[in-house]
Amino acid sequence: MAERNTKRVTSADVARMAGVSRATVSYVLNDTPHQTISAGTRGRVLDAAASLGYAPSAAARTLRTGRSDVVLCLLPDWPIGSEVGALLTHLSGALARRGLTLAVHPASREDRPISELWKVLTPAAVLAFEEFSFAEITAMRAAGVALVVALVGPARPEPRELHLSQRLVGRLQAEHLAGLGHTRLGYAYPDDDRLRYFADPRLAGTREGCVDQGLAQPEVRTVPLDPATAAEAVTAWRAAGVTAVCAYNDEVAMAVLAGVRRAGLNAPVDLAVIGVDDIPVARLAEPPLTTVTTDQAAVAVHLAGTVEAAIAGRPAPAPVPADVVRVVRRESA
Amino acid sequence: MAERNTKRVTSADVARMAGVSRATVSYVLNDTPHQTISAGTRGRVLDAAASLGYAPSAAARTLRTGRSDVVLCLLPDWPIGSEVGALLTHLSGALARRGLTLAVHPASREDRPISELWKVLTPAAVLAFEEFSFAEITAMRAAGVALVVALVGPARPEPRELHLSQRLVGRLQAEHLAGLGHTRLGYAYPDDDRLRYFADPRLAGTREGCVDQGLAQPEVRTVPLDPATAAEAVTAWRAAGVTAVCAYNDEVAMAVLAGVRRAGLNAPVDLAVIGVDDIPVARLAEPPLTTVTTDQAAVAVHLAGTVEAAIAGRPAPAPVPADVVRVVRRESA
DNA sequence: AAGCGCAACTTACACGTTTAACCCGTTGGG
DNA sequence: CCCAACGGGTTAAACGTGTAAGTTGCGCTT
Repeated sequence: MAERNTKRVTSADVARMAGVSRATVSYVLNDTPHQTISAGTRGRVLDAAASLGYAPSAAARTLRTGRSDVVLCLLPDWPIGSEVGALLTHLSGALARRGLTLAVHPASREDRPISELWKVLTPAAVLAFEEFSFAEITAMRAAGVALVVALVGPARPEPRELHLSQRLVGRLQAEHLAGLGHTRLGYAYPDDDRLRYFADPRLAGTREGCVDQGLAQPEVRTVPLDPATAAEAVTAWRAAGVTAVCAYNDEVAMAVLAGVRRAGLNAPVDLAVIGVDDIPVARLAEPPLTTVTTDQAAVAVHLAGTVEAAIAGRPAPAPVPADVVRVVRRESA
Repeated sequence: MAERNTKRVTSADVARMAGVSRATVSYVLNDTPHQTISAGTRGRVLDAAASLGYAPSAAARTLRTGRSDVVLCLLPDWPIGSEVGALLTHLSGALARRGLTLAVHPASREDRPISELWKVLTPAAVLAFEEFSFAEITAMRAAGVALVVALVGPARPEPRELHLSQRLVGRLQAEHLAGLGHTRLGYAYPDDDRLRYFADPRLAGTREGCVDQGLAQPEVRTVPLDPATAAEAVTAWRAAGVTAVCAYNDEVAMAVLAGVRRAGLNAPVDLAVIGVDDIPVARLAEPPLTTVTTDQAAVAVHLAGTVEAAIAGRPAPAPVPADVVRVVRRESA
């Protein structure tokens, strides 16, 4: 099945065809600075490369330069939804415009430790969501990986773009509900422990928002994606005088809405609900879900800029603007 | 910021420390067949490697062997949801158990053509959803890529695992509705052209199911994710005598449910609905959504086996069993 | 007219592996 | 007693690229 007879076409083939040395081919194709090549030679090399369908071997190039143009993104094993998908798609495009290639690796429990992975790819940078151990970080540094970033997680001196926007999200939820006149808020926390890294900064943002608006701290309840259990939470909230809840994301928000219906009540009159993400089905909820959406394209562009700067050894660009998050107002709040 | 002074530790360092040659190190670490190494030497090499934290350079290995252990998965630019996410996570694990590494690349329009990408990674195999051009396939073959598979797309002689399961999905929807006594079915087709590659096989499966059950062909309507437009579709279906619809996926199904409510009707009494995917919010729908779910873990394992076989030059394993898909019965049908 | 600088190349080495080919005891069989 | 076989290694040649360090020939200055 797999034809193994055909040999790879190398820069030596191109050189032979163009009647020049291999070095010249390399200089032309990479247009190396401070190297002068006559127009005629350059043309012949380009033509030869094109007609042979020459593709430089990344392995050889990486071996030689010690650095590849691959940016490795390590995904944790929690469920990845359409927002992460959109972020990755935009990130891929933004990196591509900078000459970098995104490779995503979805981790899983049966996987080898990630240490195995960056060894294999020799990436220029590694993006992760969870924190690395100190040993891993030094090992990567030693192997020549330029940048190692954990995007969310416990607060640290370094600017963490996604972490920042998570706080903004939570804060915006609180502000929106306060603006509608609600004074006693609830917070619907996800049932999945693996989501803690995302959920905690969002909750922290909501708490900040409450303080700013002069409201009491939110009543936090864990809400699984199950109508019956959600109904219990709804009843408890109402007993505590809560009139509106911020949900961790749209899925949890829809669980709360299902709980409201199950309890024989109506949103938003009995309980207002606001989610996060604006997933496609948010507008199809009963009632249509008010939510906070993030401009993933903008975040991706900024992230790509940060990565590029780090690789080039330049300082990080200005922090991501606050207007990447905004409220999509529908009927649930 | 990035420390560049530390040199990478190579197999020569390990050899020096263990007092053997580089070749011996290689033989020990790969435990090459037909090479006999004494227990003492092996131990010393292993110890040295561990204490130095030796990590073989993938670039050098790939360059030498001409083949890497990376399996590249090219994602199209349509929205990737949690099902694709789950499939990739499982696939990553299944490949890891076979010593292969999954790298996912989310494509985007501003991206370089994919041809640029496999050059960069020198993967052992390439998985894609959409079809490749003939030129691209031959180019990859020439560069030493073992396997090139398009997972869905127009029917072809070769077995396409995902394609197959998409047909099964559509068929199962029709069978379930027929089993409930419905005789006139509708099909809710997605509004996004990019989903055609998935939607067409599903619809084909539903058509087959209708034939098998002795029903008329389904009434196909495109349903965007918008309650008002969905309500029009619902009205039209009812006028045509349709009592149940198969939806392309759970999102479209929830649009239909929203349309039913918007039209002042009730599911499932006025119109039964069945979706595909069992996304997390399916059980939170009003009413909770009956849907067809796929055992992504099983599909992933089978896919990994196919890839492994192709790389080793062995024939593909037995086709994926039919029980990877099953109906999750809730209240909407 | 000698020398200098520069455009336009070429030569040659290094990157870190894998692996075929070779080498040197020791041992067992005929 | 000699040769083959084998265990336990070593040597050296690739793999395809980037790039520092030459090497020409030619036009210009002084």
